[in-house]
Amino acid sequence: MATGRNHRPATRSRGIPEATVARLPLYLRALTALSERSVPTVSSEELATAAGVNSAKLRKDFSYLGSYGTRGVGYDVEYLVYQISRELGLTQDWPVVIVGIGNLGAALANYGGFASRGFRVAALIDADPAMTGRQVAGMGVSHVDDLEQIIQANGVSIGVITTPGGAAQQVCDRLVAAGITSILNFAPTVLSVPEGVDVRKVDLSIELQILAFHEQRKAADELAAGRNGTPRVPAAVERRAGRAEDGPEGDIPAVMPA
Amino acid sequence: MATGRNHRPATRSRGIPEATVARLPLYLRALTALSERSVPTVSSEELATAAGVNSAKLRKDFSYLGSYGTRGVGYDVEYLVYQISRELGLTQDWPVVIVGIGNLGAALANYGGFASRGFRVAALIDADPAMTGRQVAGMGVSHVDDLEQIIQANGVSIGVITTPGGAAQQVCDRLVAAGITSILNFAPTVLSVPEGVDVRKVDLSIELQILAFHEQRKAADELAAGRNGTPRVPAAVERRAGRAEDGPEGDIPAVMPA
DNA sequence: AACTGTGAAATCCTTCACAGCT
DNA sequence: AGCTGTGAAGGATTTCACAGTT
Repeated sequence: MATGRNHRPATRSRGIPEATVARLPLYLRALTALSERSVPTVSSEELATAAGVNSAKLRKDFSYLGSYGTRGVGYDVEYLVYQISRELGLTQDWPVVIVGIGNLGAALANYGGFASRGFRVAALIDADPAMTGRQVAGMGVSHVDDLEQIIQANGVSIGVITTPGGAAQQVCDRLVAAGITSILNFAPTVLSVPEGVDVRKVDLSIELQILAFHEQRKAADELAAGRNGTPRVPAAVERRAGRAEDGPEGDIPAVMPA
Repeated sequence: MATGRNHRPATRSRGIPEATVARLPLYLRALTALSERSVPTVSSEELATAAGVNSAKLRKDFSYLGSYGTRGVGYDVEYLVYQISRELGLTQDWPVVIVGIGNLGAALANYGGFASRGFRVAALIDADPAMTGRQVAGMGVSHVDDLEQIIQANGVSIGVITTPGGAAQQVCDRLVAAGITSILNFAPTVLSVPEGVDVRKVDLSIELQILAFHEQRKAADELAAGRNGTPRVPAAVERRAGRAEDGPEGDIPAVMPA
């Protein structure tokens, strides 16, 4: 898939690494904050700190976009805001639909930062007739029967799925059939989509489980270290350590699904 | 950092790769579904499909946990559920607090999948006195003044921040001072925390921006390909292509370093 | 003097492909 | 015969460190 070899010096190289793309929004946010404070230029070091990364990484990232900095000086804030916005496709507006107007769907509909960057909620869609027509975030909820028509009429290419897990694949299939090519999935389901459709997944429960893993490891390390190391670990670990033990190995448990 | 060389067959190697940890919850979810259907064993191929990864990756991931499969047969579903649960620390229960009971905080509080896997909402906390005492998801909202006391009393070590961006760092500092060592941050803010505290970030706006990047690239590729390629790209790209143009190269945009 | 842009090295992650067990 | 477990190869990402520019 990589474009063989890129002769052109920079300025328009195809194929920005995915890891870099995922950080561009962070840089953009930090830059926007600087812009609002009318800061004219910023060094890679300062910007990196604001974005929560290290400066070598930031410079490498920017090098994929082109040479937008000035040696000895830094980056022009407004200019960079524009370049990154353009690279991310935020100079155009992106209508999105939210399917599944439960607690989460409604919360997202109300979420302000949504509209801020070129994203516009074109419609809220739900399968429940009792929901249809109700006002959420100042907007009428449409019935899922009209899904295809809404997408076509508004030229929507991004869909957000906030249905229960059981409905997600079905909704996904309809979205894709209707022309959607990017999906943000909040349902706890692995969606299968045809080639050419992007799916990103946001899953609260997965994030918590990852945190739990590290949390547990901290407690275990603390125990193993015989509590004689640096006393930098906060109180919770200490309190928790007792419960963390579970029989380190051995007997097969009474595992319970439900 | 790698433990030199691991003699022990497996069973307890330190240092599971982060990428693997991030996938364990996916495997666990797929396994739980199999378990509910009383499927006794599963091959790496089947499980990988259900989890949305490829089988080599899955086998490699499991190899970090130990040798839990049977050659020629596959994995015992119940046994694997237990092993992964244990590895993730889900055999104990994790009280969490949610700070910031706006739309999103309330939605999370109501979210069912929360409680399912050992996570228990110990308290909902908000700074707004008007919110205090109100019932959300069958639970009283506490005032942020009591944050420290609540955390100590319940042995909470995981905090979820759903405040507006402006309040997030402040809340984070208090959580950390009170003993929290893992934070799930929904606020659009880069949190700074002392060493030993884990932060994971969930950001709707960032996810959408990443999708927009790819969406834009699809449209651009479509144009560049002179629309003679395979006609597999859905209608939205076509519709969108006109707007996606922005001056492909060449002229420097209106926005310029002052 | 300050700071960017980038090859090269180091590290991390994925995929291949097959030996080894059941 | 079927499937796991894993070295080794291949990619991708991060970090280093410094040449080059203002």
